[in-house]
Amino acid sequence: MTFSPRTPPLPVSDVAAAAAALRRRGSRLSQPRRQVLEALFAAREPVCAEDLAGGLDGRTTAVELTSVYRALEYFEDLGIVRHVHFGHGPGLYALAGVNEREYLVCERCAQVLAVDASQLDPVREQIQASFGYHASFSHFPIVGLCASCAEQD
Amino acid sequence: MTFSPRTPPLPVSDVAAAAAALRRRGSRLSQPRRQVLEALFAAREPVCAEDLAGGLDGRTTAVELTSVYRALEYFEDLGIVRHVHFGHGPGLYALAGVNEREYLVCERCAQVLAVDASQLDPVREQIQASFGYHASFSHFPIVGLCASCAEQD
DNA sequence: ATACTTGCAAATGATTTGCCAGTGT
DNA sequence: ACACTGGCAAATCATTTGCAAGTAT
Repeated sequence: MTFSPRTPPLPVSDVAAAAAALRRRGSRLSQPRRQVLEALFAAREPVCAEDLAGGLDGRTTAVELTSVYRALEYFEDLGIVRHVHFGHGPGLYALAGVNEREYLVCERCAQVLAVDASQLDPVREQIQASFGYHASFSHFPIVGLCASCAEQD
Repeated sequence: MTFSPRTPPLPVSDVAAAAAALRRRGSRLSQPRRQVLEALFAAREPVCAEDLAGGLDGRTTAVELTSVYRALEYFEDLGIVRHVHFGHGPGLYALAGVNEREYLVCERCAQVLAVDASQLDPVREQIQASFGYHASFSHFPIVGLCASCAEQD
């Protein structure tokens, strides 16, 4: 109940590939879904549902918030989208990449460091060895103090 | 904005010690605050505000939810309480311990493994070395698959 | 006495749901 | 045509806020 059973990633390279994935499932690429996908492809970092509804670029609330949430939920089911929580506040959505990103956020300055998942493999191994857990930092980031905030302890 | 500037821990051993900490700050140990503290001392794991309002043991909604939240916020400011998020759903509160606990939760079976912070020091060192971050897993846990869930990959 | 606190109601923010009308294929 | 979707309003869940009344010290 705490987490949705995380679907294996199904990375898509563009809207067309996403459309194909939908059709394989017997779904349709509606206008709202297309706009959400386009906004996600345009985003260079995780974005919240509201921003996706706003079109990312302007005040054109092109799509109903509800539809954005429904689209995102469906995309997460498919495995083409993931969401993270950088702190309190809305969830942030991003395409599931071939090389998935994982995050470290500073609890003082809120700076976010996005790294390729592979860069955290040593950390994962350490955790695996100690606790038998296979850790992922794509839903909840690693929280702490960044180097410069730590300096000012 | 994502996090409240985390106050240094101020562990208290019992309600009396907490009361003293409050008075030092010019505050009062009111009935609601006392009940929240007692519930926290009685809890053996992090609990949500609603459970604290319910008295943990019964249906006696002894304290208003609002007051519970206000008490918790104040206690977190003092440093005698912390809260964690094990997933979606309400935040879970616990006393700040001398030996603080940090958490690993399985995204499949939702099992929570609580460990002494020191047990995660090797992991912290790894992160420190790679990214210069001083990580803490007391606000967001380490999420992943526990050993038995990982077996059934 | 006088701040500090609570209670209760209402507001907020994020997300979900119901239901009927709209639309891809 | 027909099942899959969207729009809109209302519901829900967690948490916060306003303000008048209550109470520790």
